Amino acid sequence: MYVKDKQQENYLNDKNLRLAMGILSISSHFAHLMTLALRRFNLTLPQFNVLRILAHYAPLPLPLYKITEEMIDKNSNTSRLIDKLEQKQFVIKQYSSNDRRVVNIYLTEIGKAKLMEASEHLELDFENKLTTSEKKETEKLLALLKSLKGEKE
Amino acid sequence: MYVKDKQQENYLNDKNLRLAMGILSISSHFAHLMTLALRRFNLTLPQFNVLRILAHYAPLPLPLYKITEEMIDKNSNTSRLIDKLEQKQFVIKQYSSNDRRVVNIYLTEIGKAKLMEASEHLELDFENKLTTSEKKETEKLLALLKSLKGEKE
DNA sequence: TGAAAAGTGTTGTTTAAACAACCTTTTTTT
DNA sequence: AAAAAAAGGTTGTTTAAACAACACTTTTCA
Repeated sequence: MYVKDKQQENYLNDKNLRLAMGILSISSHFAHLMTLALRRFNLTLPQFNVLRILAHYAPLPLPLYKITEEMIDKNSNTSRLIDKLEQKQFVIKQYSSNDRRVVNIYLTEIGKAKLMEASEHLELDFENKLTTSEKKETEKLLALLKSLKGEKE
Repeated sequence: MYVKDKQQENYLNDKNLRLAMGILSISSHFAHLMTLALRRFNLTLPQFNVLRILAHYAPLPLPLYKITEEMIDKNSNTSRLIDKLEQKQFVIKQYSSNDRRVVNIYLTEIGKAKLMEASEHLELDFENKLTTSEKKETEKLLALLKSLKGEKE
């Protein structure tokens, strides 16, 4: 009975929950900073994410479903997001002839230039906004994140 | 010139950017897990977050603007979110007589019960889905997150 | 081979996030 | 004390996220 009461009192002190909420909180903080910084480049955060993914494989294209797999938010609608990027001439859609279900997405030179421009600006932004000690923690944190997600590399 | 080229090649290897994207990625992962788990309790993640905030001060109420300050996503519309919670009878709105601009939000017993129920379920969920080694990293990660955000406590 | 299953994208719809504009009340300033 | 500024909430609007349903293509397998 005493134990039960203790559990009830502890429902707010749960370590895992606090971890999750803490991650969500700092993530929201970063996302907001980045969203503001990307605005001047006419890019949203998911769009920036997709350009990074494409640049990682360029000059090879990437089928749309592969982009979805690598995206931060897998539930968002990749089709419409890609259409937006195509309107801005940052990518080109090309339907595959081998497998007619597949659409290959190419990063254009315009898109690559925009990505580089935005990346450099974001880098400077982080340099200015993160303290030295915070930057020291960066590497450790990134390793932790990967182990948490069970990623390879 | 060589240096310049090197910088250009490195725009994808930026440590800070990779950190930020990594945080965003795992955060999205957690948010998705939590959203699914909370669904059976008829709660969204922001709503759950608000109930936690209120519980932290209960039985005292919290003015709406204080809730906004503590919320993960400060840009979301706290008014409408609170209205949803009131519809579900998880909170009560009471306009202050001291300062007639202020609305005080009380957590109801129903709301507290729902929060405890959901919290316990989420805790079990994390216990099941996180490996032992992942849980070990939990504490370190949370400490890092706090230092990154410059939080006290 | 032909039916069923799985893979890949697109489209439609509902809901909420993001942002701005606004209203009311309180505080500050002069 | 009146005007201006700030604080606190609400409401409106645009956009995107979330989810489901669908259409088409390829693969599987009986």
